[in-house]
Amino acid sequence: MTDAHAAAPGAASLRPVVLDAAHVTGEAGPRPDEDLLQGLNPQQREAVTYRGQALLIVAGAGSGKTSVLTRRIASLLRGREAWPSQILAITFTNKAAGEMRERVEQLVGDTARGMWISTFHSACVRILRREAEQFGFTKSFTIYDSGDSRALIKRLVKEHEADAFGLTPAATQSKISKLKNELADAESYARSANLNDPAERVFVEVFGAYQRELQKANAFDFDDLIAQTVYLFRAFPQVADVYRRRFRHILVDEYQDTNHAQYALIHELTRPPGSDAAPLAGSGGMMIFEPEPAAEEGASLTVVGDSDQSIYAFRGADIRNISEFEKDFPGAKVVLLEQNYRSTQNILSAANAVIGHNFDRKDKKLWTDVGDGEKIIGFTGYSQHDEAQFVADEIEALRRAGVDYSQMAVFYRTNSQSRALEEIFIRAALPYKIMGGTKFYERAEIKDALAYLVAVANPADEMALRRIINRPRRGIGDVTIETISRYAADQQITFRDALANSSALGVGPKIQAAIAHLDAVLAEASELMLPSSGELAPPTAVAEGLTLLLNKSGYYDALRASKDAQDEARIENLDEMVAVAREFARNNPEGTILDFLTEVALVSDADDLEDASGSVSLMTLHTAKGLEYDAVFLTGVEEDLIPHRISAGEPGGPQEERRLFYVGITRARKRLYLSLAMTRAQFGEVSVAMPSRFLQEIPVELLHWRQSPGDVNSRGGTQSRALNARRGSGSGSGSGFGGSGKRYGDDLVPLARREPNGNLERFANKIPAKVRDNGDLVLAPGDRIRHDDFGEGRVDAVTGEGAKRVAHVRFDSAGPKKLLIKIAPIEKL
DNA sequence: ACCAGCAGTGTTTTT
DNA sequence: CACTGCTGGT
Repeated sequence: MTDAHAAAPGAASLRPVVLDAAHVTGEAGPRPDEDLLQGLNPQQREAVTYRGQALLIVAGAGSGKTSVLTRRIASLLRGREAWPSQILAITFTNKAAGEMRERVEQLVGDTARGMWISTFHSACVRILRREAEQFGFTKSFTIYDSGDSRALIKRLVKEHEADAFGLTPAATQSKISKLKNELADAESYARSANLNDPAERVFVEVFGAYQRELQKANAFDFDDLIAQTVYLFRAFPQVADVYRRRFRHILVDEYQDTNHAQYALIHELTRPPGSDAAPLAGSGGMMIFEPEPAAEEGASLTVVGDSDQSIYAFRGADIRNISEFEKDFPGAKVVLLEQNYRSTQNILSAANAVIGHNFDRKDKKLWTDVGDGEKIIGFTGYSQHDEAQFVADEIEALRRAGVDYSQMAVFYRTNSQSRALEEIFIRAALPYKIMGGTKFYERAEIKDALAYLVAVANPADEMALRRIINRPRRGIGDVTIETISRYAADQQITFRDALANSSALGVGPKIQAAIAHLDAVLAEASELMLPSSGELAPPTAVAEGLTLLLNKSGYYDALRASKDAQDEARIENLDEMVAVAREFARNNPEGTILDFLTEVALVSDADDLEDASGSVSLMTLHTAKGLEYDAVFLTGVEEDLIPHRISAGEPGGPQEERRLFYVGITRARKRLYLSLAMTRAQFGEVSVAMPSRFLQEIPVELLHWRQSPGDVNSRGGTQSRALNARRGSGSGSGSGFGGSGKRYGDDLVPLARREPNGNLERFANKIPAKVRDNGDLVLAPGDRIRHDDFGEGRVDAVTGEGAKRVAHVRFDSAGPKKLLIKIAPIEKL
């Protein structure tokens, strides 16, 4: 993500490009595009070869859009229609960007170097770093993630006593975010707001204060990265022109999930250069070497998207961006990709049926010629753990049938659902990897470490300093912080500079020494990472600087001295952090501390640095977008979960939830499992769950219930309410499940037979909270054991080492299982 | 300044 | 349940 290779934008197009073999052969042989079109259907070919100002590729799920996009880029490069530096491709995640770059490189070789392929946010950071000085920031600005901005907003809400008007920090934050996505700022909002309402007045105040604080801290929040870039372009047309001249081909993936600010950014970039009102004649002093005459066109724009997969309305995505593309860009060409190369027809038919329930959409039907494939499997567990056990068993069965773990994924609506799955997977010794969730970078010790780095990289960032000033404990409390803050205000210096004057603060000698020491450590680290001599810091500077900060600040010592067992894990996490910095240095030899912090701030859930090879992937439905697996388990298919309770009341909510469900279904190549539980522990309480309305939208003949909601009901006793309650459109007598439960499941024997007298009490969320430890229990093949849930069984084999020893057990009634010996609830008989 | 313990509270998805 | 914020004691 560093900028090391890119030349200054104005000069970029003058840069020579090294020709590689592909260029040369392409020149002499048949049309350079020939091999790029290999294996493409006519629509895909059109999407690759069309040339014009605007192209919309409506790409259904699995229709090969990534392939089309990469080949389109490759064909532009090979045909010499564009230099790499003239291409800007926007993807949804950094990972997608990396993959796209790789695939283009496979097609054209190193020529791909100078292209910008990145997310909106990364691209904007690059632009802002170059241009920050134009409008009151410096290039060393830092990026506030949602946690940072929440902390800041919290402080401001308190200061302005805004909670008295019903403005919680969370509500304020989301309102500000929404406004920024609409390109509104405090002033413009104030103009349209009803200022007679005191709540509105105080909100405007907080909004304004928040923005001033960000500016003071030389920081942007996530939304600012986009919005401020748009402001920059509008306020400084000459700056915008630099980028308009540079980027001649702009491609945007996942266009259905762009918000207004991103839309505006694309609009600004695709306008013809020099088209803004009166350029500053002469004195403007722009150093554009302008070889070309004025009759320049705007960049050509290609967008790819599928309105059925729009799932980010909650963060401002505006479906109209794609549905009205043809109006926005008159003369735009539209290409439809409907043939699916991913899934079986059964899966696609289910997907089509579900999404067909959304009104107000252009009808579009995915189809394939690979055949029907397996039926979709349904399963209803008694509890979420029972459901998880089914998933685990089924994964093992697939594994035995030759499906690699890495080709299986488990999806859920909310992050909290991963818990139950994890608990069961650990016991079953199933290798899994959670994508996203509670992220590494959100752990307190990691945020502290980053705050130390920010304090060095961007001394204006007072938040970072406040965070670390008493970590580890130095005896600096609120009172002292206030003293420093007041001193800084009086002297008109920054908080950071105030630290350097510790003797003038008028605090006790102990505290003064502590402040002086912190100041010295920060200064030393700064000299290492940002040498005042102006020379480049060595690549290892970030890792070394971080180590230095953690050591000399006493952070490591404090953790080591602690008796808390968790602090040991924290040390390991910090070591991991240092390793990440080393890895970064290896990949970006010229990367600075700011590049590092930028990368860390912009990593997303789906990016996940390590690959998930050899393990099953667990993730939310949102994270699953754009991915595909041979086998997909969609869990928690219940009312109030999907569609989520909160969304039910929101306008457009249920429709978006349906799209989310649709996205989940269409990730599956060969096998799809839909599962739910009859009871779910919400928070503390166990409550009865009802099957999702979406299940009824799947034609009966596509879905085979291994255990239908009706089966579970008939055994669980007293729960009839759960099934008979039908809501609104539930005329569905012909749909997936009814009272009898007999209609399903008779023809096929369930894989894992559970204990005969199972009932709700028996299975309801019965995972004990305490972590069990069997210590050095030794098992050998032939041993008989008893398991709390599965009853008695015989050990077939033992694999693994130490704490990871796994027993392969054949239970008398529950069938074969793998168990992690150390923690399984078992005893030897 | 710091800590332990208690009460209250929210409870979706994320660059 | 899990996390935050507050209180009262040291």
